[in-house]
Amino acid sequence: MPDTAENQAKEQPRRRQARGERRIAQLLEAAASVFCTTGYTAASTNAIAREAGVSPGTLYQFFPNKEAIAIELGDRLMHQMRDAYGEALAPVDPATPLEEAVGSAVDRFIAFNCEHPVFFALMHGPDVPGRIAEEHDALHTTLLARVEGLLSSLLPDTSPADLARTSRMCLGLYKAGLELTLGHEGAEREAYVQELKNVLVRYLEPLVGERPGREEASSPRTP
Amino acid sequence: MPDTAENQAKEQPRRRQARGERRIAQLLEAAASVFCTTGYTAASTNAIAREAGVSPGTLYQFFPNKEAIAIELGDRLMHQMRDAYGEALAPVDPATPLEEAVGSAVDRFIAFNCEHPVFFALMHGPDVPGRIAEEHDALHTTLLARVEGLLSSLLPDTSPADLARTSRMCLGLYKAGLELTLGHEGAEREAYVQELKNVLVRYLEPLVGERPGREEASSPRTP
Amino acid sequence: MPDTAENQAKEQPRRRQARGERRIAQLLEAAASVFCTTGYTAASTNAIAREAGVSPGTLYQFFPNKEAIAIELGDRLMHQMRDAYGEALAPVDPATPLEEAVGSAVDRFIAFNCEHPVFFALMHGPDVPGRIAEEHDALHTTLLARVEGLLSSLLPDTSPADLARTSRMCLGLYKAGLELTLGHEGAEREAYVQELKNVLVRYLEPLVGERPGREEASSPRTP
Amino acid sequence: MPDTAENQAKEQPRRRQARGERRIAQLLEAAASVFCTTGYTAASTNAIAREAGVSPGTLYQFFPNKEAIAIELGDRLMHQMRDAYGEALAPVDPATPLEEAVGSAVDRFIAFNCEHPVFFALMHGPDVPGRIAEEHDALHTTLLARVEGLLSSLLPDTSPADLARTSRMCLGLYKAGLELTLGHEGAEREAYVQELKNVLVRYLEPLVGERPGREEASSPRTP
DNA sequence: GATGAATGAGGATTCATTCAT
DNA sequence: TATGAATGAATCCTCATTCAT
Repeated sequence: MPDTAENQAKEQPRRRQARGERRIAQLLEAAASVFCTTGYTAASTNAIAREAGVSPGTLYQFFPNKEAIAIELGDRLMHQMRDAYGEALAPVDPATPLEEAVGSAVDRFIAFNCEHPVFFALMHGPDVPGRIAEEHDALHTTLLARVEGLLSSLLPDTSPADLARTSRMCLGLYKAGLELTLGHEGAEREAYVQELKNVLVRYLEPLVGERPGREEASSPRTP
Repeated sequence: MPDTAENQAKEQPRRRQARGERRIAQLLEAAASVFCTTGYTAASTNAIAREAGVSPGTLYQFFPNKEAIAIELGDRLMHQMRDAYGEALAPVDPATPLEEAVGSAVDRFIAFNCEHPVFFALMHGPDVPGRIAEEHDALHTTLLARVEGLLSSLLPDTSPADLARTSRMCLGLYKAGLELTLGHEGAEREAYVQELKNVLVRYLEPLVGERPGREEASSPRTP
Repeated sequence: MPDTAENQAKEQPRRRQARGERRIAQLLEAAASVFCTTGYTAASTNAIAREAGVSPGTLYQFFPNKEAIAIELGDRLMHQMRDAYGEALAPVDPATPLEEAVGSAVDRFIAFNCEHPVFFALMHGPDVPGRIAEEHDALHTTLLARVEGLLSSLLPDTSPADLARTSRMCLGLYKAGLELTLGHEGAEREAYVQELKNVLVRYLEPLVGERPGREEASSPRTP
Repeated sequence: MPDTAENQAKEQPRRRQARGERRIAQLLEAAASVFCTTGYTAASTNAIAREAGVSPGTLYQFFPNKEAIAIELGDRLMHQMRDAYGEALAPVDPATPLEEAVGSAVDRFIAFNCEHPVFFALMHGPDVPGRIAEEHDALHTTLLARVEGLLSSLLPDTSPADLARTSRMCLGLYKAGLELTLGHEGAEREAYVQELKNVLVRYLEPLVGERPGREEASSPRTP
């Protein structure tokens, strides 16, 4: 059967990588753990390797440097987010009530972050706070793009400049709310989630144009 | 002559304190500069000493460690803020329109941060993001108390728990807006300031109880 | 059929050797390239393997260590030199005019080095400069032997000790001139070649005994 | 007495440096030793610190990196050379017989190198052999300038380009001879020194124009 | 007080080499 | 054979902190 041969031929190059892939997963897991406990800046590659149970050299066989680990981790998290939560932060039917759209997005986003606390650690990134380095921060860029996509479906009449600004603002609010949420547990955590929703809904409400069944949003905003 | 002795005894420490105060101011200024450029974690005490034009040993004669520098810097900034802006974040006459109260607080807060960019660097602090270490972060605690004071004057009917939560949320929103504001310049910066005000006003509006000339805030909030 | 068995037995190793030879050539070529760019000490076996397009493990299947690569490379270069330039540094008819002998040897030697820049890199070798490790440096030893051979044909009356010394000296002068030559281009390079010839001829001239048809040092040279 | 006060005032800043100066000397000595045994490239800063009996951090308090150590060492050696041997490689009275000028320069140069074997190690420098990096190699540059100065006094009629080329060539020959000399001892070493002189004298002899009281190349030399 | 030398563990990263597949 | 993963000591260099002067 040619199947066998082909499979072997196909799997051969991957079998080698199988160990490698496992190691990469291991290393990323370890990195996630270390980033969470010490933060990105203070995390050391040696600590990550130790946590993964491998030698420092092994780490560098798969990642050229610390930043690359963070980037790869961010990438995987974005993909996992898409895989697991599908439409979180995805554009929605413009007719969706704002509360619903925001509530759903926040819930999914929060849920994901609770499962993957690194996400939050990574969002603060390797950069000097205050000098926002969006260019180098793929995670931030991707998130921002998603938020823009979502908002552009909700606020179709907004100018690109305003949309960009509003998106950044929403992402910032998201992060702020997330930080508070992660800092609490149980009922209090739930309460913060609700507050975050309130913040976003109330912020965006006046921006959604006149839509059928809507008569708020009467205040003309001049930024 | 007891006078001489007393005077010496009194003046010596004063002179020393005077010199010491100058040194401390020098060091804190240098620290502010270094924190701004490299961030707290990456800032090195040696760099601070160098920037201050003194030896590392001298630095440690006034501060027991790096964290103490940040703490003292934060303290002084809080005092400067009070001195310079007086009522920023101070309680207001409950009759003040919300837009005015928020607008004024935000403007002052932003202005202060633009003049003292360290403030922002310190707010991110030495701590692991995500694990909010409020106890160790005097700056955060103080700010929070101020915000609570301000909000309690605006929302007199709110329960302490809700007040605390809302305050934290507002402070978080503040920080998020500040980060965006500092990240832009000119007209765009102004636009972000306005957005931040919008966010806060719209968030708080429904929370201010029925006040003369106000009939929003009818939605009963149950967090 | 014994034929088959024998053929297999014979051909297998041949095929393997053939493949092996190709690999070795590949690796040596890569090593030459890396040695030239980074020097021997700084060259890494991993870099050589990468340059050769093979894995590090493969490299170590053919060479026990880094030094062995350099040695083999040196050997091959010596053979190539012999193959390509035949009589460069080979003994000559004692009646050959000194200028001719030296000029020819230098020209060939320089030409070879320009075509094979590794040669020069290898001549500096893995050893600490100043502590000449002739034993370990096959290249040096071989070159020296050749030079001695050439000189012994030119200076037949010289004692072995003097011959050895003069040979080493000539080889040293060769290397020094080569370094300068390789460090320049075009007309300047040519000028250095001429200078090197001058140096050697003038150095050796008084050593060649009175020979028929020679009335030495009469030719005025203008470098 | 103001003397005392002044002296104190003057010595105070130096007293601090006294330890430092001692350390620097210690470190340079250690570096010299390590460079000699392992060569510049293979020498490690940790090894130098260990040899000096201090911690790696101490080394970096005085030198920013390995290259700086080599540079400072080279500088000091040049100065020591000038101090100790005064006119070695210094311009001479044009009437000086060539043999004398060259002989003296070589003798002093060799003597200095025997006392300071690092000198030789440094002359090979941090660079890839074959790509002569004269710019970064202060030692080489300085030496070259000296040789040019000496030669310009001996060959006053030579064009600058020729002078530069001849100087480089002489320096190269020097180095080559030095390597051989250092590689031998006793009588053999002396023999190499003589050979080096022969090389240089014979190379330069035809270049010195007709000078009063000279009927060149008539002296039979026996190496 | 002030200085600057001293520390030494720890940072990221590399590399010759070995080993399992 | 060939691969690429694995190693771990070694590389240069930094830093918070202490100590002798």
